[in-house]
Amino acid sequence: MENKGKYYITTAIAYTSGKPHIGNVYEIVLADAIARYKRETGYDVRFQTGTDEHGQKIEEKAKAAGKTPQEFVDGVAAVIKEQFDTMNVSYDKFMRTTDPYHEAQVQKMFKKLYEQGDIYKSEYEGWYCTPCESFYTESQLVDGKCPDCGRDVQKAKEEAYFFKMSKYADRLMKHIEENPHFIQPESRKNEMVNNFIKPGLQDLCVSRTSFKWGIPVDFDPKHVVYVWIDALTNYITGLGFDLGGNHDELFNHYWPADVHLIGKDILRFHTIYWPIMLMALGVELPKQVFGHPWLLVGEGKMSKSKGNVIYADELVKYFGRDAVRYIMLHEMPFAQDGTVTYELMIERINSDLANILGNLVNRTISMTNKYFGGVITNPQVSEEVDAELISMVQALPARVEKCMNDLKVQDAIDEIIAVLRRCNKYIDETMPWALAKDEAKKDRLATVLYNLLEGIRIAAIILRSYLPETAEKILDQIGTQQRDMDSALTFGSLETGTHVIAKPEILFARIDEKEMLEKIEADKEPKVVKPEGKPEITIDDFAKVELRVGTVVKCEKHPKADKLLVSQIDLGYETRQIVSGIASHYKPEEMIGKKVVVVVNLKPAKLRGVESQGMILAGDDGENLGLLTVDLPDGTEIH
RNA sequence: CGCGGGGUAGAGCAGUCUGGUUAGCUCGUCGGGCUCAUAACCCGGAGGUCGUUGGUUCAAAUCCUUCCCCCGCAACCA
Repeated sequence: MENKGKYYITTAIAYTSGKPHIGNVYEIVLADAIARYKRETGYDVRFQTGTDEHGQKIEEKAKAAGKTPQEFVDGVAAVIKEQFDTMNVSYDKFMRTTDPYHEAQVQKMFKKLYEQGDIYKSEYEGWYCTPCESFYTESQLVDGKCPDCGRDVQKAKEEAYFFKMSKYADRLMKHIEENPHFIQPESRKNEMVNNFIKPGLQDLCVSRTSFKWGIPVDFDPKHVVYVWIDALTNYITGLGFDLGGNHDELFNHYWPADVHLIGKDILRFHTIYWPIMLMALGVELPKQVFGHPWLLVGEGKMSKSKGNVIYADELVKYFGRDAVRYIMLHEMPFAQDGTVTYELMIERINSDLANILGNLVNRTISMTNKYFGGVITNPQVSEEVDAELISMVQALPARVEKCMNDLKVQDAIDEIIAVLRRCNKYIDETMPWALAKDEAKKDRLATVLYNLLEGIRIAAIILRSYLPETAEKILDQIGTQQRDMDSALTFGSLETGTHVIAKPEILFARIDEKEMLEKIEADKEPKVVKPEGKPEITIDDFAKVELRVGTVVKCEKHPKADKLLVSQIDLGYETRQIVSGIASHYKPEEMIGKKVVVVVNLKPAKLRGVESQGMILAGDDGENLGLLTVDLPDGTEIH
């Protein structure tokens, strides 16, 4: 393949708070398919992924785990990398934000932005609620009072650094208008422009003093750099960007990025904050930001509490690596979330991979063995029916190219499958088994098989970007050395005189849906997810909580919130009004008469304007919710 | 009137921006064919008031409008 120039693709960096689920890994596999395809078609590709390792949440999690933050992120980063490797992801660089070079550059960038006036020190001006120890903006206040507890708030200030976003808004808007493909898909672009840029950009808070686990602001060590400048810059520091201008070769060669592949949820940071940062630093902007949709499993979003989290390595165990890649790459619509279920996965694997692809390879090779002792020949006895097959195979590379240029990976794969279907149809049209019965048609039979093998060879080469292992297996089974993309452009490149494999290996075995679902279900049973846990407390801590039995005597919907119920609870010695977020699970009339457990000495608070004098205990896993009820007289204390 | 996405055959989707031949595709289903192959493959059929109302037009799934429903986000989850 001719050299088409460089191609730099990145994914978002994964947050090192825990093991990434299949939705997180999807992005990396998608990027991998694109990266592989670009390499195959002659680009000099650089593919970077990695981890985002700072922040308050990690500081807290490390503490809870009894580790230093660095130990903690080292562990999680390894787990993340393992997930990516399990999916056969061909990244060139795994970038970590705790990398010393990155940290040093971030400090320099922060300083430069400060010195040139784009970052200024100010106060996080807001309203402070002393009992809650929290800051609120004007708009967060409820009736001018603390939205948490309803008390008066004082105007207060917390020191922080801010980035002047508004200064660059016009330039950004111009860039977006002049580069219609900068934000993809289109629908997201409108969202960004209408929701954030047009109403006016607010200055961005870029430092924190409330936690320590981050890159220190070197000229003001009380502060650490908050996520934006730290995380986003990985795309350039990973290439050896140097603020002093002494860049690594990599940066000079590969920047600007051809595409940042990210989840739709962080599009705002990549299409507004990141370009503005680059403008301020005088660095060229990336060519495109693509916000991909989410991969969902069953109903709703994946979450640990719902117990519907699926991990890539588990799926690979059940279905095999390439089958899982296939699902990820093929079941996702371009601009809409894709929903995946086990049933759907099994259906796809059976239909596309086992029946159409695997069986085609198997039957073709079997016939070559059966009729010609495995030797590929082509006496070129063509008939009219061949033309359609051949032209379709010949058109495949260009059709796939078109899809891939738009990052429509699913459509690209569909093109390949369509060719494989056509091959199956060709077998029916030509009926090789009938030809085999007539010695005079032996040469015709050989040409038929040649056309089939050639169609399979070309399809396999193109398939290699998506299913690398399977593609190689197919080419091995055919016994061809003609494996590069160039050879896929010419129908007839398959060598004659060579042997196909004597006994074709099954590429994808059909899956018995019932059996597999039972197996998955059985594996689930013993797996009770260990809760993350909270720090140890003493008996004295626990004794501070006063729990008592009470009866719900009255209950109605909160007038201003659809998830809240307002209950009157009789504790025997007094009646309390309590607001609870249980409206989606209990109707007001169901509540009446229930004997519940109440936290009596909880500080009263206002919820959407209604006073709540305590809390009703309930179990909640994010999906199911159940009240704790107990059959004891009202007012009984619980220990 | 918080922001946004969606409602097209039993299921999952494409088509909508740039109105125009019998509204496509995959799975499932029913019938047929074939036996090289992994009970696979190939052909055919059934199944749709394109959420609802009104409008623009020679022509609307597609453009404008009314209303309904679903899903994210935001707010509220003592």
